[in-house]
Amino acid sequence: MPHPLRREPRLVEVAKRAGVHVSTASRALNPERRGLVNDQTAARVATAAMELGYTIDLVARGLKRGRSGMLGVLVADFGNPFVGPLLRGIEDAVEPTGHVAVVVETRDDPIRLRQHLRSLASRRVDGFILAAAKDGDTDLLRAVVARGTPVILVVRDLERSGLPSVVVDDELGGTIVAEHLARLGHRRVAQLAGPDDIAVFRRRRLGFGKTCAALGLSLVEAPFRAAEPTVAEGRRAMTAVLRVLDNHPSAVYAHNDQMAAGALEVIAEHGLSCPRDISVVGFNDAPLAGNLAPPLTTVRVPSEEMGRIAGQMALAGVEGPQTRVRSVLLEPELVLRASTAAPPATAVIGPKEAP
Amino acid sequence: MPHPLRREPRLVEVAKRAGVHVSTASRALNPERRGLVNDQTAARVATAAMELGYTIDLVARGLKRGRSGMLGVLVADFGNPFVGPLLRGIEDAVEPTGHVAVVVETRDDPIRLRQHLRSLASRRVDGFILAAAKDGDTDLLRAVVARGTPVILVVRDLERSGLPSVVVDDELGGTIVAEHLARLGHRRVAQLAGPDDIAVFRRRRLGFGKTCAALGLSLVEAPFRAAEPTVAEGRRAMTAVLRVLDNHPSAVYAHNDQMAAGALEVIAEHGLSCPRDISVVGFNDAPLAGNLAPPLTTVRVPSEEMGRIAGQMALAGVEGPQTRVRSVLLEPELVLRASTAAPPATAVIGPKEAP
DNA sequence: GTGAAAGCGCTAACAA
DNA sequence: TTGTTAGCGCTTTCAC
Repeated sequence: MPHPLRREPRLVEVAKRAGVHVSTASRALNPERRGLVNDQTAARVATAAMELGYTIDLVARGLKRGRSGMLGVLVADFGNPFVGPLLRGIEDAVEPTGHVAVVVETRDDPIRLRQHLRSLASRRVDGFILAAAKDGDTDLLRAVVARGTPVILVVRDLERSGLPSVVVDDELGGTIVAEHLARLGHRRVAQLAGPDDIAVFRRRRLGFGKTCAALGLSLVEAPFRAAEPTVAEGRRAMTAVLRVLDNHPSAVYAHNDQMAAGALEVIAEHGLSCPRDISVVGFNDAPLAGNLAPPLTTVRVPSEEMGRIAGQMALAGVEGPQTRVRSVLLEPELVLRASTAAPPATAVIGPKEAP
Repeated sequence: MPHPLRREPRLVEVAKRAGVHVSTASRALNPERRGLVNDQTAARVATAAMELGYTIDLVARGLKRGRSGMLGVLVADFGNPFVGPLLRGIEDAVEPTGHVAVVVETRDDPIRLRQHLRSLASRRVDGFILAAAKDGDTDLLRAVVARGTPVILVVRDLERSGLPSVVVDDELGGTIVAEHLARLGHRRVAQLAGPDDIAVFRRRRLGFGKTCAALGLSLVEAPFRAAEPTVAEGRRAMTAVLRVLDNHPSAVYAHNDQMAAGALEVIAEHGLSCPRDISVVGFNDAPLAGNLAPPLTTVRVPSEEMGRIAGQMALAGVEGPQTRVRSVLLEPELVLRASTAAPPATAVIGPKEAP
């Protein structure tokens, strides 16, 4: 007797009170099958349910139907401000069907990912939305899919995995940042790179690198890559950039807003001013990015929309496992704010527009 | 046949392969009851489970045991940056027992709260952690508790509800803000108040108001209270403060960091400078509060710790419904950063320290 | 130490 | 239109 207080009414009791069989009560209370039952009867059942304060036991229904009505959502870092909008988007999409999200945090740890996948699979979630994929995860996830549970990747995809994803064109994101800096007249730039075993960061890096090369910007490589895309690691990387390089770059491109925030701190602490001495660009346009000191120029990633799409895809995967769910690629967009400007002591000598 | 692909092995199959009865297999696989079974047998079962890739069906177990192993977590706004740390704290606390959090967003809408409570109750969550309580909610929540499901309030409590809570001493928070501003020499101050049907904001307001009175600060009331504690509402309130009052206050106390961020935006847009022309104080010390323009002086609320405590309390409520879980009151702490300074054109004439 | 049997609360053929 | 009957996959007395 685990719950001495609990005395939830059961369907049988509702049925009894309405003077019908349980199965009839079941039908009457299920919108889909309500048509199969006499209106009078249905009304009586509804009343009885009302009076008793009946709430259906979704656990029991889940066991019977083989569907739990739950989606497993895995994020890398609860502290990342884009997580909020993402969750909202997911909830928006799945709420109408009565699904709920079970949310867990991997902390970018493969062990935790594995454990959480197992735990959620044991709970028989109907599908997974993974916002925390890293390179080595493909096989593990394929195994999950093979067992019949759809997996949707969001924010971070997995190259050549064939797993459906909702991501932004990160390489293009890197490109537009480089173009923006070039246009402002910067010639020496650096990037604070995220972990390289995450495709998204690789692409942000490559897009930037290629475009710098194409536009003749000299790209000063930081001595290492961030272990995690956090404020602390942004600080560490920026410190290295300023320390090692006597002749520091005039602009820095951080692979997300948190790292950018860390960079801004370090710049200020070194008595430098952004954007006067160094320009900074972020990625994500997370909440409050526009309120940083100074307001951050960044690449907008439509997190809420991505969550919504991922939610819909997951539901589609649940409804029709046969249907191939197709990946979605969204366009990033540069949000111009105050953290970027022309480099110091330099006329703007970027590529001239046609006259 | 809802899941054509799915072919999860069942416990019976494990049992068969190990040459034992299901009940034995059940015992062998359950850490608690493993002692009741022969070591040899247990090993055989474990091996069989391994080979088959067996994962227990927690839905079935939940139905049988009357415990789902899930906690319902309700937050007001996924966009609020303190939500991340809170969720992390909760997960930290409940993960060791194998519990997971089902997270939903109320958007401070009583209807949504009610629906979510029902939906989660139907899923038979073992307890609720509510970080979104508003004044009218007491009866609804008492009803939930009466049905046998523990409810823990976190961040926002409910006065005279008797419901266990984990909150910070918000009134004291308001007090220390007022003291800080007085010490800097401010004489005319204003506050950007959160919704008054949330006890937490009421206390932040009262503590501030009382202390202003005691210290002789004149408190300029804003013409209205924010409908929600968001950046947008912070903007609206700050705009009103600047517009209506020709002789604007030299310091503003916002009831959370998001409203403070909105206020900072408006101040800058009006060509004023913080803290030179106006000081601003926030509340929460959410992630990135220290990276705003300028870095925000704010009242620290230990969100992650609160989440952890709330998680523990919820588990305690689940284990022993008879045990009275006691509320926890934490101390807030002022975090001094760059958004507060002495008022303009005024010598610092605050209360002198003893020589 | 292990097996047999009942049942958690619901749904879904199948009958009537 | 409604009732009967079997379970979904697991746990748990109760015997042996």
